[in-house]
Amino acid sequence: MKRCDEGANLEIMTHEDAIELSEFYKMVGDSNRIRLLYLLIDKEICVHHLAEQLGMSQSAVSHQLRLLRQQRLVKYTKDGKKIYYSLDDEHVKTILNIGLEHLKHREE
Amino acid sequence: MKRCDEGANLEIMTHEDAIELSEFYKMVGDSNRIRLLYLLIDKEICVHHLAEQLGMSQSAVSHQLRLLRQQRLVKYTKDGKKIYYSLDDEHVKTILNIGLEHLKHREE
DNA sequence: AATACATATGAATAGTTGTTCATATGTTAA
DNA sequence: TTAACATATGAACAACTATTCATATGTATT
Repeated sequence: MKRCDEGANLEIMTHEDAIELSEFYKMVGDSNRIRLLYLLIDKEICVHHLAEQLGMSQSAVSHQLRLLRQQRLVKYTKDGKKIYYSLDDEHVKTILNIGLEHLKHREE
Repeated sequence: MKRCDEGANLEIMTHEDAIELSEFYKMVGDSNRIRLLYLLIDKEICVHHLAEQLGMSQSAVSHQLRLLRQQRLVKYTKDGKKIYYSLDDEHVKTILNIGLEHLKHREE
């Protein structure tokens, strides 16, 4: 493998892109959000039920959903009083699975 | 898609696994660590040079490397006074690329 | 219109994280 | 063995994050 210890600039991505990427990854950097996202794989679930399943308050779940919405990891559809959330991006599912693979690697 | 709003427990992963996974993902949830990891794709780089490239203090880089080591995202080899770091896991590379894909999705 | 239900949001707070500064450890060369 | 270089680490602090609590908004039912 190439070894570098001085000289030319190696950086291939802008600081701005790094910040944007990190904001996306932060979303899967919290265990409650991870559990929430796993619940949403192949299903849509309303807020109340998410809170119940996760053992979190309605308010806490709602705050987290706002973050996940902002980063476009989840989307929703309304149905009367209820709002059903689901994953917004296949990449999310892929990333969750790769994380599990990495855990296996760590256990070796 | 299946719609769920009450009843059976849907959870497929333990809380412990979620915490462990989130600790792994936290590592890519910081822009400086992301830039650092990108620098290490296909290269090994010593601490001093990493600090220089990232515009960070030696101490700050060293602290971050400790975290990345603990979570097994990077490994190192010593060579005299210098210590060369490199990625410890193909999954890390994959995850970084998927993140970029997701950014494209967001820009639509 | 009034009530109950479902979700969202702002403010406050406790806990976490990343950096700096000072210093320690380890290695090489003189 | 002293000096210079390379890296690591502990403590302190500022910035950020996740939750709670109180309340607001929106929808359906009576």
